[in-house]
Amino acid sequence: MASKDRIQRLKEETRSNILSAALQIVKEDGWQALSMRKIADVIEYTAPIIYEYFANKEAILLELTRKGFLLLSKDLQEAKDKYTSPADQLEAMWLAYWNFAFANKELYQVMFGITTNCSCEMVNNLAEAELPWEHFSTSISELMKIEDLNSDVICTKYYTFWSVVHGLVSINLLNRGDSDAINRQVLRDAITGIIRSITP
Amino acid sequence: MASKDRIQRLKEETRSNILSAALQIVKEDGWQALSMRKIADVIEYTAPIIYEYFANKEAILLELTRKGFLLLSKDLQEAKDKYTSPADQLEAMWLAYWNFAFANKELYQVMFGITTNCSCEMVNNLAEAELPWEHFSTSISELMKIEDLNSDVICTKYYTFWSVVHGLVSINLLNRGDSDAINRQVLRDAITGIIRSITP
DNA sequence: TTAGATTATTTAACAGTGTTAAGCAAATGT
DNA sequence: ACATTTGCTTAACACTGTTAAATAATCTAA
Repeated sequence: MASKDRIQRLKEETRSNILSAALQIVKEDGWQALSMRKIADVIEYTAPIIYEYFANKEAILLELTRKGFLLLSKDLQEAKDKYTSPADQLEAMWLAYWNFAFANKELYQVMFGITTNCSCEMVNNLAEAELPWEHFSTSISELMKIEDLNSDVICTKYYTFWSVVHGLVSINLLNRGDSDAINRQVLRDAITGIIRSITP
Repeated sequence: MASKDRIQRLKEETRSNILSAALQIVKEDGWQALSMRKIADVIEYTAPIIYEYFANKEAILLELTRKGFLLLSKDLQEAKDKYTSPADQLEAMWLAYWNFAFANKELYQVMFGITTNCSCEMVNNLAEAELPWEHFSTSISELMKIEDLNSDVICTKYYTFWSVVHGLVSINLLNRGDSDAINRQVLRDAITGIIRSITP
C-alpha cells in the first residue's frame, strides 16, 4: 500500500530530475548540446526510460517553457505587490520581466524561440549586419541635428526603434501576434511616437 | 583557356544553386528540415561536394544571413529615396523593415535567430503563456480606467510594451546589444514614455 | 592515340541524433 | 514455486553533419 506512494514519489522525482538535467546541460553547453542520451547520463539511466515520462524531446521543452512562464508570473506578481499605483506597478513589472530574461536566459530562450543562432562571433562580426544601422542613423542624426553619427543619443534612439519593431516582428513570426490591424496600429503608434519625441 | 572561365562560371552557379536550394527547402518545410543531403538532392549531387563550396552547414546559414542583410539594406535604401524629410524617411524605412520581415520570413529568422520553436500549436495553446498578460492588463485597465480587460486599446498598449521589452531582450540575448547603460536607458525611456501616454 | 596526371564525383564510413521494439532481470501477486 | 507484471537495458532503424578513400571523367603530354 504505502510502497505505492513511495514509488509514485520516486517517479515524480525522476520526472523532475529529467527536467533539471535538461536545464543543467543547456546552462553548461547551450541548447544545441541537449540530447536525450546526455539527459539519461546525468540522471544515471539509459535514454529510452525518458520516454516513460515524456512523449518526446519536444515535450520536455514544452514543460520547461511552462515552468518558465510560471516563474515569470511569480516574479511579476511579486513586483506588482510592492506598489499600489498602476503606473508604478507597470514600471516595476516590466523591469522584473527584463530581469527575469537575463536571470533565466535559457528559459527565456526556449519560451520565445531564440536560438543564439550559431557561432555568435561570426554573425556579430558580419559587416553587412551594420548596413541597416547606417541607413537609420543618418536620418536620425539629420532629424536631431547632431553631427556625430556614433553619439550615444543616436544609438539610444536607434535601439528604441529597433527594439519595438524587432520585438513586434518576432512575436508575430512565432504566431504569438494579435490581429494584423492591431499590429499595424502598434507599429505606427510606436514609430510616430518615437519620431515625435526626436523632432526638435 | 576559355574553358577555365566556363568552369569558374559553373562553379559559381552551383555555389549559388546550393544557397537557393537551401532557401527553397526551408521555405517548403521549415528550418528544421534543412539537411546537407536534401540540399544535395535538389542540386542533383551527393552531399560531400557541398563541402567544396562551403566549409560546413553553418557557413551556408551565414551566407544566407549576409544575403538577407544586403536585401534588407536595398529595401531600406529604396524606401528612404522616396522621401526627403528625415521624419518621413524614418517612418518609411521602418515600415519597409516590417514588410521585409514578412516578405522574407525565412531570411529574417536566420538573420535574428528566431526558431519557430516547435509545434507552434502546442506553445500557443499553453495556458501558462497567458499569465503575464493577465498581470499587465489589469494594471493597464486600472490606469486607463477601462473596465473591459479584453478591449482593443488595452491589447494595443500591452503589445507596445511587450514589443519594446521583448525586442530589447532578444537583441541582447543574441549578443547584439550595446552597453548596459544604453539598454537601461532605452528600457526606462520606453516604459515611462508608454506609461505617460496612457496616463489620463 | 595512348599513358600519365588531375580533377570531379561518389561510396563508405564514423560518430552522433531521436525514437521504437525486443529482450532480460528483478520484484510482485497468487 | 510459478506466473505475471514492472523496470530497465540492449539493439536496432532512420536520420544527421562530416571526412577519407575509392572510382570515374577529364585534361596533358609523348
